[in-house]
Amino acid sequence: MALSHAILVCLTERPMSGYDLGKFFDTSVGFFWRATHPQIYREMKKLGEQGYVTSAEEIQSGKPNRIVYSITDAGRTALKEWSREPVGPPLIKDDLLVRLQAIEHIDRDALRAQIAGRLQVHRQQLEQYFHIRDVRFSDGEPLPHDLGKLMGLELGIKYEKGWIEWCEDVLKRLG
Amino acid sequence: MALSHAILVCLTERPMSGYDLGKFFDTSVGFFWRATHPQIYREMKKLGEQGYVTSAEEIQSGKPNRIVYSITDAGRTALKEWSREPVGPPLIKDDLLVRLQAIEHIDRDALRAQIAGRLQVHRQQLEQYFHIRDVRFSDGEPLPHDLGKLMGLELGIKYEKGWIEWCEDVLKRLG
DNA sequence: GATTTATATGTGCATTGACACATATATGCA
DNA sequence: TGCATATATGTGTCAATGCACATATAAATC
Repeated sequence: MALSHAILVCLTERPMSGYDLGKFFDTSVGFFWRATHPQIYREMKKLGEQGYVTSAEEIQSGKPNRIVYSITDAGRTALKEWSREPVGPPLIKDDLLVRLQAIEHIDRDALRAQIAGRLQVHRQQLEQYFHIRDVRFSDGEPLPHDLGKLMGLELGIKYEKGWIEWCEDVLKRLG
Repeated sequence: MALSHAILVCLTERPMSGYDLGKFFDTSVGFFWRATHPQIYREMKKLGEQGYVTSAEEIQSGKPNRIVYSITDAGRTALKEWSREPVGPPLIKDDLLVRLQAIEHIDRDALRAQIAGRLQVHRQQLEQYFHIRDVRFSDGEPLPHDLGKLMGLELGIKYEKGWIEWCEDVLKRLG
């Protein structure tokens, strides 16, 4: 029941089609909740049936018509109710750290390469966060409705920096 | 296909029953890969069928018999092969950060309470990491087969510290 | 004496998620 | 000319996951 809420969260920003949402996810809530496009389309259909979103078809020529979804008052109410429910601990799944636990039984060269790859991923992610911060939050105090996004961004930056430090350190130690 | 590997990783440490594994998970790979006990029992059965583990029943009186699983050579080979496959990016799922993106549409008091709760969780987790570090790695250089565990632990400590700082800062800003 | 916690293994079912496949067209690139 | 990429929405299917339930007993706590 949490993907539906992540979608509602996105729709508080502006009305979006499934395609829009798929891309929007990758630059916002997607950092904290992943979803593939079939999942998104199916979920939006359900949200429509529940009355949490309304849909409007935009006629296009050539391309398939866009179906643009907007959050309803019922959707906003559902969001607020959800926000009062207790949150779970953050769920992490990471192959690399699992492999590290059996370091004597795995391929050492492959591990080094994987950590180096991961280092790149985190550097790129940090770049992206910096970019978002510069475009959206460079001018003084953030607007109230952007405060949460800024705080999430700050956590993301902290997280990526931690990873980068760790990868660099570990690569040195693995020789 | 990754839970099976996480289990094999645990079994490189020592032979374990499903029950043991469930608890062992909570203090090792479980930080990076969660599993419930029905999941573990089912997966171990599969691993047995694939020949990656062997099982031996320990007769007990009163309690149900323990079925202790040991990794086989085929299992160790499978682990090594898996370790050469590319790793995915770490997968994170976190309600709290999703909610934060729609800060103007959620219950502010509930959010504060949730962040305060999260702060406690991370403080406890950090305590637990410190405890493990003290018991397992206090005496000088770690053994080669423990190096990976130590490095994982260091990342965990960095991660928890980051969260704690962030929660404290955010709570101040939310008033 | 009653309840909770720990030990120990599972089944059954519903939800979630991942991935391949399916369709249709415009644009840019080699 | 052909191929990849972007736009745009879906279906079909299987694997993974989570949660409730089921069983059985001993030890510790109230």
